[in-house]
Amino acid sequence: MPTPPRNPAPPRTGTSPTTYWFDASDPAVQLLHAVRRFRRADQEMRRGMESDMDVNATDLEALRHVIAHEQAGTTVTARDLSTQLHISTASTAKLLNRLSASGHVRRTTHPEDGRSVIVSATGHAHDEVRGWLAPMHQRMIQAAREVPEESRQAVVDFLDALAETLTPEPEED
Amino acid sequence: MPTPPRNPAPPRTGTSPTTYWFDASDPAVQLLHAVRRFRRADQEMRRGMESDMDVNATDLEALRHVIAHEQAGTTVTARDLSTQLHISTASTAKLLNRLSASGHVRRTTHPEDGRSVIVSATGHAHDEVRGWLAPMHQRMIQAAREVPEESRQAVVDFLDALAETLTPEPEED
DNA sequence: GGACATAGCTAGCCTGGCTAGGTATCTCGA
DNA sequence: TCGAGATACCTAGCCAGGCTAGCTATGTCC
Repeated sequence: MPTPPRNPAPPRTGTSPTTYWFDASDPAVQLLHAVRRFRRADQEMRRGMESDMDVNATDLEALRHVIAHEQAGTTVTARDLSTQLHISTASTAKLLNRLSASGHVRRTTHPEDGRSVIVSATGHAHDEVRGWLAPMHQRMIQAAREVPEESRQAVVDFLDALAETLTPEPEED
Repeated sequence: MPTPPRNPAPPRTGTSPTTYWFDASDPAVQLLHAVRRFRRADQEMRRGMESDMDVNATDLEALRHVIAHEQAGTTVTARDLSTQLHISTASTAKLLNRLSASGHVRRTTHPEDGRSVIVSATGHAHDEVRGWLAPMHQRMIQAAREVPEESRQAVVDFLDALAETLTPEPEED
């Protein structure tokens, strides 16, 4: 169970009628606004992808995992999926039923462990996902290339710092 | 209905057995990896917040909207919420039933439009959300401050470029 | 070879979306 | 001013996608 972050109750004291977490006069806030815009766009994109491919968010995520593994040359079992998606193995079975009914994945028994099922994406799934992701990645990489060389490290550091910031590190008290 | 991004079918031609969207030799890819780490952390954080506050993702999002509006000194109606959350007004009614049953929000009729309902957060909701977000924002701002001044603009530009990249701009053909 | 662990499955429940359809309020033109 | 329509919200009842419980089959270990 994740801990809420430190400082459980920050000083409400002089809370202005504006906001308690934004202060437009602070230049750092500009950065966070940009972060917010990015997150929102990200969410919208996922929504669009779901409705376009006509699968729900979890199924899509599963598909991405499967494909990513295939790209990396590794295999994924049903169990792997349930772990990565944070859903039960039962839900995973249902999910695989849906995805194989819709012709996105195939199940084959693991050659070395008869209990396991290896999940692989069909060509159709590859095409569909690639149709969305590949061009997007092209454009994202393009955006990344346009970051001036001397600022690249700063960007990476910032993003990693943010990620760190969001991660409720395992029970520290 | 959102359009999929351009290049519906990118050249599968020489697809290596590795990946089609990552090429570790490209320094720009480092940036995207950082982005990915951030997105994942963000997702995890939301999950933690949901389970800690014991409300589902949508309800939490609704709560954030309500509070944000209150902070900004504006009001939110049920309709506003359904629009912002992309759910039907019926689902919004149910959502408000849940959130008011759990003591997070209150409904009051709009003073100038008898049909409308103004949604406001209870002190409890404020405290709970602030308990999560405020310290997190503190730390995020801290992270933002640590971005060297000369790189700030680059970071903002990059994030906005990414956001742009993800946004399937309205029907261009 | 038998006890136990693990992978996956189905059955059946519950939550949180949805559509359909109702009431109350507001707006606008005759 | 009053009736037609639009709008905000609601409840009722459906459905999808989670969940737990409990099963079978396979693997592991003494």
